[in-house]
Amino acid sequence: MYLLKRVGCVGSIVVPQCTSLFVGNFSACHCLSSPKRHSPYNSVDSERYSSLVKAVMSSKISSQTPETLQVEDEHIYGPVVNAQTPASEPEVRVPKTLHPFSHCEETVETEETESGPPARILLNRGQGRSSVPSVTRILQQTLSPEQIFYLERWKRKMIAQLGEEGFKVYSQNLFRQGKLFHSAVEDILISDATSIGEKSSEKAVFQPEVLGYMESISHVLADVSAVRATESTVQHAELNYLGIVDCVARYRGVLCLIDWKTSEKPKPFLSNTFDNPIQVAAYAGALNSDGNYKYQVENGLIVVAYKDGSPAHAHQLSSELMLQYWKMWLIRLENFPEQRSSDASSSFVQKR
DNA sequence: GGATCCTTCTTCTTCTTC
Repeated sequence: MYLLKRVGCVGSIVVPQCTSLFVGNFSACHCLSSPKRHSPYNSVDSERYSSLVKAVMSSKISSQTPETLQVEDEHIYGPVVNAQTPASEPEVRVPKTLHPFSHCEETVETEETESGPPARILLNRGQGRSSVPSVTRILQQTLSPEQIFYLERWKRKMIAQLGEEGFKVYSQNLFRQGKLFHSAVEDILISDATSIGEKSSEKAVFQPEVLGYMESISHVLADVSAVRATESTVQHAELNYLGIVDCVARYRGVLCLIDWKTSEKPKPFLSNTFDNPIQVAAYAGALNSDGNYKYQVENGLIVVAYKDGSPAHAHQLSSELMLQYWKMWLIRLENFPEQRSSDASSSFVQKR
């Protein structure tokens, strides 16, 4: 079953190309088909699917720009060597300033910081932080046009199904479940860091709405130890942003910045988690430069929990992956509109 | 007490044939 799904994924790469060819050469395709054989396309309600055709024509075909082809070519064949025309080189998306992800010289390990209760630094907006944007805000305001398109399309579809008010209730419910889940996880993590796995199986302490989610992550919690922080504020000392990390703990012995997520749809691959890895890298980078934390965290973990109790997907982010997502975060940070006008950005977004 | 903030989620394709 799993393999079949994977084959389906491979097919998805081929199908859009076939579709675009088909759309562009409808009559030719039709003529080539056997006249005795009834084509299923004859019965297609072309008016109904006009928006789909439009979407295919506008997004799928136009996405094959020279820039994306170049990226693909570089991925397959390696970077271009001996380029003769630097003036016409396509713009490559790299951060203008490569700020370090971790500060090795400040690393202090480890026994001392692992003892004692987890840190929980509360967000205090009153102390000169009101102008500091958050990770969530920056990510939301720097979504790609494609992301905005799919999100808006999804929202339109949901409103068509549920109505404006129904959609509002549905969204509020999603947020509420996410919040309840987070606080339940936090309760376990701070109640007794030495028996997290056992605590997670004590179903009576959970609200009914989060029972499934907690069952879903029980196998992950069994591998979590040495909790150092929960729901704690981090602020980057130089890059002018802040956020609240879900958890810093050891997962299978490796110190990780952990992000707990709830999801209605299965997310078996890291690529299903959209901007979550960038969010984790952003938090880790902030923590590593934040003087309140006397250690460095270079690995990440995204745990996607399911309401029906099916096993959560735990996506580990190695330090190498974290570095890649950190670079993507730096680009998002550069593109954040408010960043340009802030004082801190003047040194950050500088020309080389 | 009210206002504001951070976070909580949401996207990525869907159907036919043997």
